[in-house]
Amino acid sequence: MKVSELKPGGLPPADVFDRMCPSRGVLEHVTSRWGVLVLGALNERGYRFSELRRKVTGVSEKMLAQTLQTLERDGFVLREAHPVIPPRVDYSLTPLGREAAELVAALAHWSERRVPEVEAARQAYDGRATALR
Amino acid sequence: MKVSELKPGGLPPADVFDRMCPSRGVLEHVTSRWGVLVLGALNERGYRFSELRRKVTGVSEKMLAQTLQTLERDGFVLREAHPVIPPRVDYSLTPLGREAAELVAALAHWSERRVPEVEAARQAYDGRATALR
DNA sequence: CGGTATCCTGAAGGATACTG
DNA sequence: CAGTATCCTTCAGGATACCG
Repeated sequence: MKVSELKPGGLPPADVFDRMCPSRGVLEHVTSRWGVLVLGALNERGYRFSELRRKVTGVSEKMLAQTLQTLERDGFVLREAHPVIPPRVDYSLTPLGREAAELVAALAHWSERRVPEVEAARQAYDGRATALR
Repeated sequence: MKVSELKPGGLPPADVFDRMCPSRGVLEHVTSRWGVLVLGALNERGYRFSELRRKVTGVSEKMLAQTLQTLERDGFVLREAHPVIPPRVDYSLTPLGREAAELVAALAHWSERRVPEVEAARQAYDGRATALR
């Protein structure tokens, strides 16, 4: 028996590999298709809605709005709506969001750097698969 | 005009925010729903197929096989099939895959640690939304 | 054991139109 | 400008069956 189980105040250890653990959902939000890119962009600087839309190419208005809402609800993104005409809404990272964004940005930059290696691996794999037929 | 554009041998800079950039696809593979968890698991140690299936709860055989194939083709995962009866296949990380897995694992552990903060943020958000109605 | 093949459904997500 | 609402499509992914 573990010591932690004897502590009445201790939380159960989180485990992303457990499908019922809430940490799984947190991880899925920050690694979601558009969530990764929004966090990565906001890690550079604050953005307005339409700026983000142009920066993260391929995202629809609907998915961008939905992604921002999810990230705001999780406490990662700060939404500041200015009551001016035309409307203006600024998005930025909270301290919690910055932690996630730094890790996500590291992954994004790594992906950018390793494209040649990945493409070489794919060619090798496909060549081998073809040779077997 | 940038200096890099003047170098004949220079590759175009990769940009995950550009929907046409191959780095976008690389990032999507490593941050895919099951890809994250498989990389995270393999970062701890090598696993057999059925071991992974039990470790990563909620994944179907189909998705696990598909995810492993994608990661193998990208050069992240090494697949070793042993010709014994019953069959035995070991999965582990390549040096390239380990780089990705370290970054992914950092994100996974962060998610596990920050569950309380995220849940508090959600409660605050939902409470505010309800108060506005 | 470690898959592949087939079928099928639900949810993600795109297109379009509309609004404060 | 910054969304929301609606409709519609695509496809990730689950269930099942079968195979080396």
